[in-house]
Amino acid sequence: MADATDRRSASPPDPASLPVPERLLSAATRLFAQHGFERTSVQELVDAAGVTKGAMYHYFSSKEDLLFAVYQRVLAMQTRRLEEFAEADGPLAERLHAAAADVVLTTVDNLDDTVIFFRSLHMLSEERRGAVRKERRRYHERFREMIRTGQRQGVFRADVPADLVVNHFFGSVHHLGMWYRPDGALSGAAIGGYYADLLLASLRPDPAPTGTG
Amino acid sequence: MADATDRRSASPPDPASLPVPERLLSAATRLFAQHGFERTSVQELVDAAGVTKGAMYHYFSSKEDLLFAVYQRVLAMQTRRLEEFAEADGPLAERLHAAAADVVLTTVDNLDDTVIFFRSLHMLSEERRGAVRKERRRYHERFREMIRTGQRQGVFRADVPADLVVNHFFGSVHHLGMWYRPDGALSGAAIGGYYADLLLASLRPDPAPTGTG
DNA sequence: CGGCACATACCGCCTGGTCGGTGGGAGGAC
DNA sequence: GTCCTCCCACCGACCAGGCGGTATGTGCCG
Repeated sequence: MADATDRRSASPPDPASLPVPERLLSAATRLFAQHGFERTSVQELVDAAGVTKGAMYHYFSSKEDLLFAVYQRVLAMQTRRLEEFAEADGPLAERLHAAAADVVLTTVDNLDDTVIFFRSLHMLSEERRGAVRKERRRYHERFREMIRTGQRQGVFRADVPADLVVNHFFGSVHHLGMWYRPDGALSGAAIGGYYADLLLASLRPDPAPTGTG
Repeated sequence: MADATDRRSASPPDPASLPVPERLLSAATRLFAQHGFERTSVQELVDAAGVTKGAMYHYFSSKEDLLFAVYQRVLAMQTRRLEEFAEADGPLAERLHAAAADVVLTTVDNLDDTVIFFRSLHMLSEERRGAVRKERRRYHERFREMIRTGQRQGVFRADVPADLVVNHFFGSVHHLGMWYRPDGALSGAAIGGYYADLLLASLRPDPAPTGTG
């Protein structure tokens, strides 16, 4: 379950051995995250991937199509990861903790993807944006169900909407792209641990409600 | 302190009574948030503001200059708000709670600004981006100091870095632009209350440390 | 009558996308 | 085995459009 991070050093010109679509995907991910979707010209992109425009338009119908492909890859990975944790054994609180920590870890291991995900959604067509949102929602709901279950069981406080907690948590995760640096003081795993702790702490049943209810 | 929300219905063609620079600022805020900076052409922008290109380039040196002006306005507002709360009287925990809730409220009342802030940072020149980051950091630090103080006083748990807590919190606030809708089930004030509760709950001294340390 | 606050026509550049071409490998005919 | 054929993956010069930005003109106010 910890072996999905090995495709990481394959960023530069790309070994030429990889198939063209993957090289494009990888170059696009890097450049879109670095300069933004609109600031990355198709020419730059294909140069970075070591292919030509012709090659790109052979596999992707447009620049936006390429962006969408990036989204699909991220979405697929996220979903797969969460499923694994949600369906594992053990006490709910531990599963949630593990899943939360893993989301953080996966996020910092694929920071480029995350940066693009939230920054460039509006560059997708209405239709595709809808598709992304839908998939993303399913993801949220999977997470939310874990929290709801805990609330019903009484192991989590129930005076705060599960939906809100999920949005709260993923907000902080999403924000990682704004401040996390691989060479910083905290490792991805450390941050994951803290974030999961924070989540669980904020869900601990409260003897003295401060809230607005 | 709750009266800064009145500039809200002045969005459409703009009463023509307002001075040109403000009309441009307001149109830019709306359009940049709606379609993104790159997708908004200067022509669209000036049309929406009810002025001409000539007028715009009379007050702003470039499209990016206009974006920067948007940032400056947001920054100024955020800073001013926080100062008020940080320097108020009362117990630390209460001040932090109030400040946190207010950040949320201010954010949802000015959602467009927030959306632009995090989505379009990379469209600014290196220099201006630096300026924005610097100001933003000062803002974070002001918040962090409240938490640190609480940690030293023992009213907040100290086994989690204050910096990380701040980033965690502001991440969730920033994310509001992704899901909050004015016509949704939760009001800005309600969300603010919850978020502040969540923050305080996650800072409550912990009898049984789960953490990674 | 000077100059500030705009108006408008215009420009060159750069971008995403296209389209006729091509080389080389698989495969059928003999 | 060899040749011819075909087609698929890819090439790259080219294009039209739209963009940000400019430059010159003009009316109005002090």
